[in-house]
Amino acid sequence: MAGYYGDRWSGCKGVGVRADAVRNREAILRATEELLEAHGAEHVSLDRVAAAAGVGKGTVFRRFGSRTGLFQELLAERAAALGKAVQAAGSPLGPGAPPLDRLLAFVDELAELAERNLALFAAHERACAEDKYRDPTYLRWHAHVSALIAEARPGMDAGFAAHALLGSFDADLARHVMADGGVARLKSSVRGLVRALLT
Amino acid sequence: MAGYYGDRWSGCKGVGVRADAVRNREAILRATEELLEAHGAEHVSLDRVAAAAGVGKGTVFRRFGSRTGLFQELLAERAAALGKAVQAAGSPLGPGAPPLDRLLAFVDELAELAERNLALFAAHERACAEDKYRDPTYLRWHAHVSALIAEARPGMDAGFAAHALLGSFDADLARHVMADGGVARLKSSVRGLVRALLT
DNA sequence: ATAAAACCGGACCGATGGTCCGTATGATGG
DNA sequence: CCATCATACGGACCATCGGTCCGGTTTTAT
Repeated sequence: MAGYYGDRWSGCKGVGVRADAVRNREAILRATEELLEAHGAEHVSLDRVAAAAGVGKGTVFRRFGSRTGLFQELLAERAAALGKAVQAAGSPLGPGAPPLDRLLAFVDELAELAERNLALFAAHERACAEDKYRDPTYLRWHAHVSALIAEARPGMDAGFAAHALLGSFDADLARHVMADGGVARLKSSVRGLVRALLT
Repeated sequence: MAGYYGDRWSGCKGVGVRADAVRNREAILRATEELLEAHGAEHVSLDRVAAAAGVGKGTVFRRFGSRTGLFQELLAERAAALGKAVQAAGSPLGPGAPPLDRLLAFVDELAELAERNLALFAAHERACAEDKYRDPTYLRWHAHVSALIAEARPGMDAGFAAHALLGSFDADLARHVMADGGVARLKSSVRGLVRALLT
């Protein structure tokens, strides 16, 4: 996520930025991950996060603004690699490949991201319940998917279809589907959707 | 929603059921509607509902079990008519018509239901955030959509596609779409999806 | 009329997200 | 190395919320 928010926080120090601030920021992020993994999305309160990070609650809010902000940044961090892959030419993901292939590759990656970060996805969803369409990561994904759909099927309401397609990665739906068939099932189901949409 | 839950509450008195209980139940339901309409989903706490209904908080919980239960019943009530229409022959909605037509008609109805009950949809979603796949009304819709998809496209993961399609009526998405184009836009976008899926 | 069952209301509870401010700390210039 | 001051820290504090509980009341049945 480095740089997505344009602030001075990106894991690296800058001029006038205190070392403890950087350290704490990282500690909070890591503690959140661990709690998420260990106890599931519903049991990660900011009090717990602060305690686990060895930090006061105030610090969590100063760094991330709100529960929402925390999970948004965590997701951005986890999604950074995918973001770059999408812009790099050479793979089916990147520019140059035909839209259908790009979209198929993209949803495959998303499925794997969802599998590896189910708890985070769930927490992020709850946290962004209000204006979920303002989350930077979601917006990037939506812009990308939307553009591919528009390219492949000019007639269709691409923006809408993109939202619907991304809805496939709703944490609860993903869990529900993966519970019976794992990522493979999720991937193949979503690919089915994509094919039906773009063919 | 009369009868969906098999309990003695259906708006009508029964043997041994106190008149005040029936009255209060109705008062709570109506108060919830009004608050929803007036202040939006986020500002309807159960304290407010109780106050607006002229009833103690305990009564709300005794009647509906939880916040979730309250909104589930309210939605069930609002969706009852559609449920019956789907089972009655003679319209494009009911049995007899070809699956594509039935599905198109169904999503049209859903779109209108969503328009008329946006706040309720939103509240219901938040309230059912955990196990949203256990809500009776959603389950009925899913079973119906799923069956139609399976009938029209045997190869596809119908259950999954049905979830994805019903995702179109997510309150936030619906509001977002209707903000620019009204129900008409929502309807036509969803119809586009349906056609792409089943054709 | 009376007793029992059903129901009522609202005080009460624990948890949560978020705020505030006196205090500690780390960066910086001399 | 030290003084200074912006910056960050922490945790007490707050309002709100969903949910529980129980003493008191109302309704029904006998």
